[in-house]
Amino acid sequence: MPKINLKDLAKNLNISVSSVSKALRDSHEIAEETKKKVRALALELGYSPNPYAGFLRNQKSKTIALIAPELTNNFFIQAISGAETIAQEHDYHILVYTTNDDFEKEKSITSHLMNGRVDGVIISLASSTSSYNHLTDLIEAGIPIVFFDRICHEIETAKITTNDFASGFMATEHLINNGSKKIAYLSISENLSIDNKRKQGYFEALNKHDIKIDERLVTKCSNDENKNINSIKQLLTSPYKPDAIFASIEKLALLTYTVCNVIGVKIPQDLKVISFSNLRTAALLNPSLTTITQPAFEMGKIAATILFKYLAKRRSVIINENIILKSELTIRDSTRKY
Amino acid sequence: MPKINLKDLAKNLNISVSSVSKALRDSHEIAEETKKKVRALALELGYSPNPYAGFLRNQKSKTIALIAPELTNNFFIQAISGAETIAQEHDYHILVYTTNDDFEKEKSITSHLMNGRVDGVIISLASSTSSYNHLTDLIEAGIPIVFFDRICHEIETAKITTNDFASGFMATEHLINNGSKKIAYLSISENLSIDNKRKQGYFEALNKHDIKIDERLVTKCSNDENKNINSIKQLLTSPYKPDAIFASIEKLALLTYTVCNVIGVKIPQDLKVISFSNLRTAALLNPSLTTITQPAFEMGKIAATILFKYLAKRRSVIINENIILKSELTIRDSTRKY
DNA sequence: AAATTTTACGAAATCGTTTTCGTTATTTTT
DNA sequence: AAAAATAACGAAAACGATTTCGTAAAATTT
Repeated sequence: MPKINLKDLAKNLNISVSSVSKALRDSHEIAEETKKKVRALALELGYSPNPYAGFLRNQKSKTIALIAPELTNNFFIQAISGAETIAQEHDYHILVYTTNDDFEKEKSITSHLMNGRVDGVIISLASSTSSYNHLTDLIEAGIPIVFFDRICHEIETAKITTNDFASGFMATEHLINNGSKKIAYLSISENLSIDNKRKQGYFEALNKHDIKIDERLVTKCSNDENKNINSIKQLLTSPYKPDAIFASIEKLALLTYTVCNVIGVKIPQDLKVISFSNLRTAALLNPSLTTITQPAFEMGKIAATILFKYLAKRRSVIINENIILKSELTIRDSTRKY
Repeated sequence: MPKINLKDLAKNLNISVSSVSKALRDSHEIAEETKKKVRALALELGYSPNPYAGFLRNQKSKTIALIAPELTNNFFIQAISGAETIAQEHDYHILVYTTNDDFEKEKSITSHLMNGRVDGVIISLASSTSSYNHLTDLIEAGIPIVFFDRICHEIETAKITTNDFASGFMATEHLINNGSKKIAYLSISENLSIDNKRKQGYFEALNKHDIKIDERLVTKCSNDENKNINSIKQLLTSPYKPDAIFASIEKLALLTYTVCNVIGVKIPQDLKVISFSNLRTAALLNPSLTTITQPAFEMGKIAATILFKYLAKRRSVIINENIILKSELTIRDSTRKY
């Protein structure tokens, strides 16, 4: 079957292309009988409008881009799933891109989206992103952006986050309440607002409980797995070694588990571990991991919903809005009191 | 900045639109000096060609669709990542769709792709897919398909799988060698070739070791998590309860872990568990899970590579080809001899 | 019955790009 | 110097769908 277009239908019915088009769009200009014939033939021949031709006319691609640092991470996957759910409801299509946490790649991707390929963008920034011109360019080109999780405060638009400060505070206080005195924080990037907020919550909890902040316990990690392993190993074998670790992201918690297995540190006896995580297997780990879980699916849904709301209004300037959802603390064995 | 098009450039330079187009495509018809001017202005004004207009001319959307049963599964995510890597190299874009293992949704998605939105499709079938007209329709519409993992033998095209029979055999034999006598197989769907092959491998290993096949131990699971939990619970508390479980997919292994926690069955003392899985945390589970791991990333890369090979040739009929990669057995504590 | 409105349709422009086919100058060949 | 070839560009036709603007016939109003 070759692809069928309006012209084919028109020829087949001996009417004009414009009438066929109108008939299919249920225009009042077309007689009911003609409409029926057109619809019947369209169905029979399996006509489906060419999406790109339609775009050229209405300047609407019915497509959005979803840009995430990585896919091998349950948080982002759940968020993407949430956005996809909404997109399907609105008959929108989703182009998925990953930056691998690389600023340059993020710039390259956004520059490819400037030409109208998508109507809007949902993005969670790369941890190495340190300036925002590539994003303001996009907005100035009329393509609205909605941020989730790894947001950019500097840009006026809708931002979906979780209560990171409060969660960081809660996580740290939980460790303190369970007897930890020397709590380390594993940071992923100073560029990221979420990381800073979580860290501030950590500091605040330490302050509240009169625990002096030890900067050596704030461990800067990166996207280099081997380096991170070394950093954690060094931290855990140093003279100032902590009795608890608060990992800002899941990946770092898993590395901590791995390192502990290797160097024989027992969780939670020697070291308590808590982490932001959307891991499905958190309860099945050895020991089960105490987590702060973000409502990722919901975040994706909300981000998409807001974006579509503006796209429907054909307004490309999204007014500033901070939507803050609550994360949930699930206490498991990795922070058990001993 | 409003979007800039060829006409804007032409007006600005006082030359024709066609000359601008040719200049940017480095045609020999255009003087070197003119080309330079055009390129300079295009760069200055940030011109980027409208992808949909281009498509309309060349009938190439530079986009492929990737359809997977679900995203919350490391196997598919890794495969998608692999495909995305190749797509980026070829300057292609990827539309991601999930079927939620629902046949109807799969049909709906493929029907939306019939109109030229994508140049090709990479798909792993839903477990409930029981006929293939929606796929042959796509191929007849000139849109080539490449299968990975959950393939369809009935359709002539390229199929990327792993050695499922051999892996099923190997997994089962591993359990037997470690002392299991009553091995259950958790099946996900009789529609799926991979499931059947894994099961056949399981049967063959039992035969080799003169273990009589007990059909009660072949447990049919579905996509309903609660039903699956009940099935597994029932299996493990029945009079014919197994001393080992071979899960055809990761999700079922995790449910087994959960059920065992609830009803107090100890792994591996009371029950050994082995599973197909691409879980990053397999080594960190309690106990660590013995897995058959598929080279998912590689499978995605190969699927995309083959598809692009045909797209480059503008040949939409992909010749039948079975590419079979090897899965890897990683022995961990969940199958330890006791 | 004449004037007006409505009905039902078609022609053609449009979206932005590519490509074919002219059409001038200029250069090269005889 | 006449003929042929080439260089450098422009006009216009695609691609497929939508929409504006006609327009003929039929229906309605005066």
